[in-house]
Amino acid sequence: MSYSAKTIAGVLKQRGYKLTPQRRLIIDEIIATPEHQTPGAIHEKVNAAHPGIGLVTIYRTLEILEECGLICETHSGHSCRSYLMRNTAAHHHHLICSDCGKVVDFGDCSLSDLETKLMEKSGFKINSHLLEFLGQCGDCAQKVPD
Amino acid sequence: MSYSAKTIAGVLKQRGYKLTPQRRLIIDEIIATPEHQTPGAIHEKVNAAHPGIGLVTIYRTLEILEECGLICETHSGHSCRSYLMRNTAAHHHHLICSDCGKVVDFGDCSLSDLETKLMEKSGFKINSHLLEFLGQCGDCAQKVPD
DNA sequence: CTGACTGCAAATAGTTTGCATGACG
DNA sequence: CGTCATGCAAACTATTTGCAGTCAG
Repeated sequence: MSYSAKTIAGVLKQRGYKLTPQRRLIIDEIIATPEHQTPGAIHEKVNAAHPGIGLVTIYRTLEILEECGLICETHSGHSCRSYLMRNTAAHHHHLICSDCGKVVDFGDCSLSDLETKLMEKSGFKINSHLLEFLGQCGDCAQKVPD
Repeated sequence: MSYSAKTIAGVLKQRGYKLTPQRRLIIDEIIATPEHQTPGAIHEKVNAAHPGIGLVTIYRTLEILEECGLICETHSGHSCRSYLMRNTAAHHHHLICSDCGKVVDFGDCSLSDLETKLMEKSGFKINSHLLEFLGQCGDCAQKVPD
């Protein structure tokens, strides 16, 4: 499992952020959903259960959670900016299902060699990288397309 | 160098697209600039030299060029969606300078092993991947920060 | 209590679409 | 000449900001 609601609450407190009911709901939603979601999607789902929560609050909460390193962004396709719960604080990358949106983290990216090679070749000083695999997860691959 | 204006003109003709002066200007601008640029940036620069060209035209032309595989997108940072001239038609990835925006392509991504391993572990059927390195290019790395 | 948080509305930014005019081939 | 392209304006979507009331600590 990823972070528990308690852990997250703790992190927020530590940083001087208040734990409001809205934030709790948003966090619960993110925890409950293994797929990455856009701010809009989170807003819809949270509001379905508890109407009256503003989209703005979602944006602001996501910003805070990201700042705390509790969630991270994905960049697949044109509609960038979707968020998901972070399973590990360590450096990692994503495997994203193009059908259902499921996301699997993996840390085992053997790019150091490549990075070194590239630095030598290009003269770049590489700081970080973004690596995402796109495909179908096991479940979706089994489903026969219509 | 990347594609010449002539090559591009040829590709467009082949596909039944007309070669208008506006498109020529946009193509020239993209060829002249090794960095990736947002549609807005291209619009500004093209208009500085030849006022009267609509942003809309930029968007439409970029769409066509991307469809023809002549340019491709990058996804660095929050402001996604910037385009740059494609140096090679082959599968490749980017090395992006976070200071000046220079982009270097590289095709040599030794990810097949990793991909295979991941497929086995996760059950995913991987179709494609997105890999971008961020760092400073040689020039920017040498500049002493203020 | 007090400062941080919330929700609303309005502002902004980025992108797309409809339409009449104009130009490439 | 007919079709596709252009530019304008307007429509849209996504995101941010200002503000007054509310609430967690």
